[in-house]
Amino acid sequence: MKYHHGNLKEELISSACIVCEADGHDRMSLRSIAKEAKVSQTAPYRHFKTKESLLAEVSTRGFTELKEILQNANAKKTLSTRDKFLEMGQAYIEFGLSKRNTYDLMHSPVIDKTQFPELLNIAVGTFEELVCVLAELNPGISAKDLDIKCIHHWALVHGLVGLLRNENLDASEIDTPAGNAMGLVRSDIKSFLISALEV
Amino acid sequence: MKYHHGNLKEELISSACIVCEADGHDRMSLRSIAKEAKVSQTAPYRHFKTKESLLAEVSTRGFTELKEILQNANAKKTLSTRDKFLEMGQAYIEFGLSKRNTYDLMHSPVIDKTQFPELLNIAVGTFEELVCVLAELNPGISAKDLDIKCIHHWALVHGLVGLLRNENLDASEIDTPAGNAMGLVRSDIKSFLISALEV
DNA sequence: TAATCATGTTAACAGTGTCAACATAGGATG
DNA sequence: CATCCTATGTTGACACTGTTAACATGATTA
Repeated sequence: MKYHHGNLKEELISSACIVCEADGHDRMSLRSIAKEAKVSQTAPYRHFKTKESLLAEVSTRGFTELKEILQNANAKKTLSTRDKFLEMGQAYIEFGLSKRNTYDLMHSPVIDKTQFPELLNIAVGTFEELVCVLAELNPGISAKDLDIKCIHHWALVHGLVGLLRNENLDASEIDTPAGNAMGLVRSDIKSFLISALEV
Repeated sequence: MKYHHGNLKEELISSACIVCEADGHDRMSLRSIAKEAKVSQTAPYRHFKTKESLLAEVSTRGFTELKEILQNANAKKTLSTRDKFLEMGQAYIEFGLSKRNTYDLMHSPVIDKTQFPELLNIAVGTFEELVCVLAELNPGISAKDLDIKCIHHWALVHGLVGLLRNENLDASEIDTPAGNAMGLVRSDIKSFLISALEV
């Protein structure tokens, strides 16, 4: 048994990503992921100043993945700009629904992004992805109007993820108007985006 | 010193509301609010099965307050329906920004709303507030289209709160396009709503 | 008056993040 | 090659957490 692990930092991060998505960041303990790496409880402290900074790494990877997904959607050359835009919206929402807990962490206030420049950077960079396609979609638009349009559309998909993720309204056993409408939207996200975004 | 407190449940809840908004629900401990009520650490367990169920009460009060705020906006008889609608949107956003931590709790996955019927009920009821004004604003609209419109508009304001609350984009020291646009929107929420909602 | 029961307390458990002190080994330096 | 330094690991401890079990109190009610 080697005393030095050799690749502990990387293993802790990827372990944390898995545990975080599986159990949620608030149920993830430093000790449990240290044990999973077959290392002592305090070993992580050689690589991360606090638990928060490990979570910041997890969040960073989440944004990295999301950004790549958006880039991929935007890179489909066979599609029109409008369709690429819709594809991005759908991809964003699907990420939010499938990587539930990671998405949660990425938007959770437990991490103060201003203290993690790399994280803040990629989070902002993800937004820029949207700016690109919207600029292409609205030639000649003023910078101000473009920014506002971005916020509008981002807020819409981000908010929709929040609503669709929210147990209070999609509890399918409960037959409320809101729940029914939510199911409708969820079953055909693209149609909803087309009608809501009016593009 | 009386052995029986007399009004402990109520005091614990209101204490929890204050601490939750001040420090955030994840930094709030049962023990600390028990101490604040000058009662033993385990006294809360006579009134709440778990910490989560105390937080559910806090969340319920948050939704109650939010619903009242929306109702008040909708009850301003001097306003046109359109203006009442805008007023509600602005009121929602302002609640999300001013009661930051409470708003967080209300949408946090730490509380499984399906296990707290009263909470689930008022959460759904808050949504219905929006349904009312949108129905008035769109006479003759089909039920399905009305529901979809509701989700659209709710997602927008909910998403906007998330973005405006998010430190990654409004860190004013950091001069990014996204940050600038966010400041723009924040400084004039109503204008943004008018342009985004196209009403 | 006596019994019941809601409501309080104390003691304890396992689990948490974190820190200080110590151990090891591999690379740099003489 | 021998020696020291430093990065990386371990052990032990602290204060804190949610939660439970066992016991105490006192107001309501039979």
